Amino acid sequence: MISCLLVEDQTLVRLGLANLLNLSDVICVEGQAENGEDALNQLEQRDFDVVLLDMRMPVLDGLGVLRALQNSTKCAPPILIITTFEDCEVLVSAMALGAKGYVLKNIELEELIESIKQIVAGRKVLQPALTDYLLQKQIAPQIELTEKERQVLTCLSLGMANKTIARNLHNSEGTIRNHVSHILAKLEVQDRTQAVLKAIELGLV
Amino acid sequence: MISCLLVEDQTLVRLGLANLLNLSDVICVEGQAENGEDALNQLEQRDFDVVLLDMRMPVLDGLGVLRALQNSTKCAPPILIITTFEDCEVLVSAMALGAKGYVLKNIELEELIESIKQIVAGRKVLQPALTDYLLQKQIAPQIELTEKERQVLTCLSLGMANKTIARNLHNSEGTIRNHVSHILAKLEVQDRTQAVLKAIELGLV
DNA sequence: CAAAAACAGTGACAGATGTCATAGCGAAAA
DNA sequence: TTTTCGCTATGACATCTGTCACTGTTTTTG
Repeated sequence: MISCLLVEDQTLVRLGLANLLNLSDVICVEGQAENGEDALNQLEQRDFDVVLLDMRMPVLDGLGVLRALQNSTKCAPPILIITTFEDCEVLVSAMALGAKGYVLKNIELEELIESIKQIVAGRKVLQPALTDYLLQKQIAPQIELTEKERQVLTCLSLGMANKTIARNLHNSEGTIRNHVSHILAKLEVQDRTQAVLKAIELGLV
Repeated sequence: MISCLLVEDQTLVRLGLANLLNLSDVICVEGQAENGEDALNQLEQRDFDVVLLDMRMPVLDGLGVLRALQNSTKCAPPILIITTFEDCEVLVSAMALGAKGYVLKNIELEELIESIKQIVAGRKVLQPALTDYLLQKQIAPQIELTEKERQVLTCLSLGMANKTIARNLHNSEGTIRNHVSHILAKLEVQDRTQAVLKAIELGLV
């Protein structure tokens, strides 16, 4: 039996998932935590074979737990991140902080159990859907904006007109127009509205 | 026993929650659906005492289900929305579309079961946390857009130019300009970029 | 040092955007 | 029935927006 610590803030999801896993004949949820601090405490008190860790949590989130464990002297069990797609921007950070696997909550139960086994066996796990996501991010050329352009883009995403931006950044309107023009080119869009949307999408603002 | 249809796209959460509810001695999850269409099919085939409905789903989301049921001739069972805080902008829409209750996924199991009983008994249920949220929103004046304006706003938030919108909606550019003008007035902003930002903020798109 | 890049600026231009007045049509509400 | 509202449309207008070419200064970098 694989002993497992389940860290998840939503009570319903946690209890439900714990039950499901316990129904299997290989995994036993022997600890539950509803936030990061709670999880760290339990990890100090006893050993687990694996930790199932949610990302978005109050008090101390998933990344916080990973950071704490990296700085700890104790040898922590392997960690499988299990979270929603919305939180997958932190995928890279999480893996860099030593997580051994990353799966989405819409995974099938069998797949999850298989993933846990893989993790315990020392392998790494990434859902296919996520490798695609990673590739996309890699391909999407990282936009190289200059400091000034970033400032102007921020103003754009606050809905400012060129005149207003000029006043704010102490430049002539013409200069701002030039900066905007460069931003549009770099983001490969046709106008400021599209620029703002793309900036939001790429998390540039 | 209360017979219940559980509609939730994330397999883990759905199976887990179904198990939990079945462990209680009052609720029996007799149907599961992983999206809105699936749910509507099951509702046609047999009756349930109550529907637990997630909001964010592929294919057909929670609001879509509510809309479909309103336009249906059949008398649908009472519906309890159960979703995450991030999706609670649709609270008002959901209740307006006939949902009988709205709770967040971080609710305690006992509370959830109590809520379901209340719903089945014909009462309405709103988590305390949500009434606060409602009050906040009430203060923010609700924006009344016409159908056409909503369409145009959607186009705006996709970054389209007036000319493009005109082509898309089969109107003259002048007409679109008029609509845009009205939208700006109603949203109390000065240009399309601000309109898009406000629309996103208010969850209008 | 020399090239490259970021920054600031100007002037001119085309086209996009938003406002306003006005008007016709059809459906819904009073 | 009259009125109101939503939708469509046009023309005129002022302003905003984005592009381009060209000129500088300063800082970074090879």
